[in-house]
Amino acid sequence: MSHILIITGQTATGKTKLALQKAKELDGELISCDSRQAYSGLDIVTGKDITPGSRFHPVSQIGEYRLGFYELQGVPLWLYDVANPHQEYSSYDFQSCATSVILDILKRGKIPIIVGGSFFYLRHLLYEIPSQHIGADWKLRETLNTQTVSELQEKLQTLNPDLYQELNNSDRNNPQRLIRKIELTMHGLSLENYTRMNPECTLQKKLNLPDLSINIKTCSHATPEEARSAITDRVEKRIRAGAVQEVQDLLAKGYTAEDPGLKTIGCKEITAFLRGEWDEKTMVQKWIQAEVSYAKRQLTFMNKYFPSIG
RNA sequence: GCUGAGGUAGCCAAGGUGGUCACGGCGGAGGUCUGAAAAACCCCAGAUGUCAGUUCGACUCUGACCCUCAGCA
Repeated sequence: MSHILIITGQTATGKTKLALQKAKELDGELISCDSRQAYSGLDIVTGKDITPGSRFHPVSQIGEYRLGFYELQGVPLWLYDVANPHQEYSSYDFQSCATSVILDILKRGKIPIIVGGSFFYLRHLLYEIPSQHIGADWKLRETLNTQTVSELQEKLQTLNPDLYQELNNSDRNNPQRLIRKIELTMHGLSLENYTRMNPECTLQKKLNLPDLSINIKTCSHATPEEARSAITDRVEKRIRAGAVQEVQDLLAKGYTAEDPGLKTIGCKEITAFLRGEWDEKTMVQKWIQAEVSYAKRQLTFMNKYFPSIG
């Protein structure tokens, strides 16, 4: 019988610290479930827990993604630097990388400890068995992105009235979600394959390990004020650590705000600052605010899908 | 002290011959989520500086007072 531990929760609650402690206790290895720390070159802005001297140990490759680990106080930490900022790294990509790493860790007789607050990614790993793989069609998305919401609504309604019918008010007004639905339909989605999400955890099935026991621990801030204060400290620390320089270097290397990796809280604000749109104080305030809002959205997600004991 | 401008929600802020007034944005609360998710959306709450006067009716008009800003002293 094998075990897996998941440590998730709001940003700035000390998840990694806890995970590291558990890894030492249980002889485990860490797997980052973080949609942003998966990008190389964003070390300071995303607050990766690596010391300047430590280096990446590449191990294998899944498609475009490179799997490897950093060592953190002797504990391997996987799924950092999986992609470069030009690349897409979707929840699907995460779960395929993660399953591969989990199996590898288990094979070596260690405990996988998944740590991170990207709930959408975590949910994809734990609950979904997509029976029909329909990836992103960026060419299509590009054309659809020029259309208005009502145009997109009309389009989906024509192409797939049943699916449109299923959508709630929030999704019907959400261009990205409408585009995804159109994309699915145009690539031959069959509705039976797109039923409601499986409420049961399906990771065991995915890994083909019926005995796998999964423990989930969630971390959250006691109050919104506490969240804001922890986030403020953290952002200020990252600024002092050279976050602005880091983003400037990325831009100098030819990366742009349009690159998937730079669509990251902190990057956006710093980019606006570097372009002269905001002064430094405004940039810091906006960064903190964006991070606070994110933490709130995390809590909503968490309460719904991971209400387990903190 | 004088002159001018102004006081509308936690902040920024629009408006109208007096008619249930009260546009927005930010922030706050809650929510949505099947390959962009640190994304993109939905939704709720909340306001006319104070006191009088005119009027059937004042956020709007009048007066006084309080406060803020600019200029002059």
